Amino acid sequence: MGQSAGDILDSERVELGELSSSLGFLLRVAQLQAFDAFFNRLAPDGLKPGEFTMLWVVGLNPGLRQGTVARTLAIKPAHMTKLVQRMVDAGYLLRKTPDNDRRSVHLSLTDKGQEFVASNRDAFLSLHGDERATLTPEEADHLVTLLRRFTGFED
Amino acid sequence: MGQSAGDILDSERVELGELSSSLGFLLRVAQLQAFDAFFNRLAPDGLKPGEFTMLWVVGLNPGLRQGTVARTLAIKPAHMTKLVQRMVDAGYLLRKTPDNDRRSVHLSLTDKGQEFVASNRDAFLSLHGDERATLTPEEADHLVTLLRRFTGFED
DNA sequence: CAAAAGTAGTTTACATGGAAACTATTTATT
DNA sequence: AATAAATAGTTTCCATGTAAACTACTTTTG
Repeated sequence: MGQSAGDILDSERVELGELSSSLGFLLRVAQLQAFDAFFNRLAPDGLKPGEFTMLWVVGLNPGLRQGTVARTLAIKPAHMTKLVQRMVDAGYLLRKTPDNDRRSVHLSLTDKGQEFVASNRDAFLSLHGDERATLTPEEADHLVTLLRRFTGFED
Repeated sequence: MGQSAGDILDSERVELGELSSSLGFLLRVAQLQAFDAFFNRLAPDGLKPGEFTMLWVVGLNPGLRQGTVARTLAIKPAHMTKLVQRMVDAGYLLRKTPDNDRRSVHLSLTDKGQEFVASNRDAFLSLHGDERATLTPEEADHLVTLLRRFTGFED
């Protein structure tokens, strides 16, 4: 039949149907909200989530191979290359090609990089504190637990 | 001190520290995984998540204003314009400018659009079923509930 | 060991999504 | 009514991220 255009209503009450319990949809929106909160707070300090996360992991695992970091953080190799270049240019990261496998690149933080991570650590991790008061602390914890299981980041 | 580059280990056992309970990080990874699952299953049918979601909502709310759809789905206006154009070109969507406010655009599905949504509905929503067996059905439900609260998509 | 296959990372060329400035229209102010 | 402010959507231009082809090196295989 194809209800001809303009049956109307724009009463702001938008019907979502089963979409509102679609995991894919909810994850996308939740991620956008979390990033917004993150950005509004931290972009002023020139802190980008992806960059900081990468530096953080390298800081905890000095000498790790570039590709391993990429796989762990679900960053594609092509993107990783650019990320690493920017962080090297910024003076935060060191690349080193080991003699035993000269295809690979091992990453570590410079002194400046270590300072950067140390001094922004609290600001960065505060996101997980909560930000939005829509969840109680217990619910937030539970959400983290379920997401860890879902993503396979369990210990 | 700046441990000089290459102190170490590439033993695949990557230390994440507090990152592994950071909501922002987990949401990003979860969303990537969900989209991957989605794509691998549905891209063959030319079904993109954002496009289908938009058509779905217009189908449930014929005549809705373009901007309202965008706000509801957290799509930025600039992006919405392109999405709508593609769906109009594909023959799924109708734009109509009402006389009472000629700035706005009301959206509705064409017959072809309705067929498209109807015939792909199950495939699309099956994502929420689970896909990954890492969560039990109860856990998946619980995750959905928490995400709905987090995002503000509660009834 | 030479050829073939595999692995690590880079490059290029493109797709996706967004911020800011712009056009058109409507509503508020004087 | 005339100007100013607000709103809806579009355009342009840029940032982010990716797939596919490529280079360099290493491992396997006959």
